Amino acid sequence: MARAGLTTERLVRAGAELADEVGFDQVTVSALARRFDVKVASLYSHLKNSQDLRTRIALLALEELADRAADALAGRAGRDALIAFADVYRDYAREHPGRYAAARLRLDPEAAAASAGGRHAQMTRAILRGYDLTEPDQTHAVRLLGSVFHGYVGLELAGGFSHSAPDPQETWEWILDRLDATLRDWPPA
Amino acid sequence: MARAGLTTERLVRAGAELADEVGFDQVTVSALARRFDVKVASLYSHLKNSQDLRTRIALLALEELADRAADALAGRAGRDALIAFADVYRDYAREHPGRYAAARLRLDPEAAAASAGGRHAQMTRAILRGYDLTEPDQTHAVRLLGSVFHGYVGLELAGGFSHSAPDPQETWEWILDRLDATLRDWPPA
DNA sequence: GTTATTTGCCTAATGTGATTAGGTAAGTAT
DNA sequence: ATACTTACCTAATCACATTAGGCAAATAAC
Repeated sequence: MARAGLTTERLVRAGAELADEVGFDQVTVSALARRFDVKVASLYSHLKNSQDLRTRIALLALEELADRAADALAGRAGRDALIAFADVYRDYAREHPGRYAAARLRLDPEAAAASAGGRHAQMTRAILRGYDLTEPDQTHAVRLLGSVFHGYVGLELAGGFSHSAPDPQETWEWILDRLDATLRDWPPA
Repeated sequence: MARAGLTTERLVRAGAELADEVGFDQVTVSALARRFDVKVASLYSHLKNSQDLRTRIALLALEELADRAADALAGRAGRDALIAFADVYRDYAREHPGRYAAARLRLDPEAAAASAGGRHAQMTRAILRGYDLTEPDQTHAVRLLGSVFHGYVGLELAGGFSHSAPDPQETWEWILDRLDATLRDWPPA
């Protein structure tokens, strides 16, 4: 019988697509095998186990997200950079909900170290260079940005803002405007 | 053989404890049966299915959270109310991580309608009465509070702030201070 | 207080997903 | 053409979810 041409790369990529289609928690070794029309056991030559698959999808998502963010930040500073960066997260989550959920997976220390997590942190600090914050305020601000972005995106994705006015897009802009003002207006009046 | 005295109530309560001990996604009908030393099938007289169990735990958590929040808000207004309310969420999540995760479960419309979700929304609006916001700003602010609380708590719970200075408690206070200032300073200078 | 009825928990069976051991044939090297 | 490697397979085991149908314990009827 003809070979399917499985590789870890292709499996992870297909897993990411599957996640976007049916949800990250529905990503299963069996479903992936079905998609490639091979038997489940065949995947274990390319993946250590189910957890390995999920981790790899998370790493892929974090890379993609970091790449997009780096693109968005190029040539921007201050408020523009803040908004562009924030939009990258929100847009990515809406285009790729499964991958985004994967990116929120709690990684074990080794995986976390090998992930694009560091790039995300670096970029967040780069944005804050456009504001006059010194330590420890800068770290507080990094955490604030992370909280607002992940919090808002999580709620919007979970449907928390559906069926209610005003439009979530308006709220998003309002929040980013207030965030920018908070960081710019330093030290507080 | 003696009966175990199972009821839906007791099962859900034990399920919530189990969630806090091993994580909400490890809450399984089988694990629950083990805890009561009965056979798995026995639980199906009291629970529709696994999803039903999870939903009931989520509803319990939302109720507990709303009760705590209502207590905290009694006799407080403005900045005090904001901080007390925020602390309820954060403390609950740290004391009961499994229940908190359950509370973040996406509920189907019927369950959502029967949940304490409405009370949470009402209380958030009540806090904002201490600030001079009119629509649509008030709704934007409701969403901002939700985003920051859930975002921060989620990151802290996921270990995002471990191993790094400054102390998360400091950041939390810093964020709430900035949040209060943003809402108080209206319309923005 | 015995009989009848409800009902709580059980056994048994089926289906799905995860995982491992060991086989066979397709591709590659000699 | 032969030997070797390796990609995918069969088969088996284990855990969780779920349903059908049985028996005994609690409760109600008389």
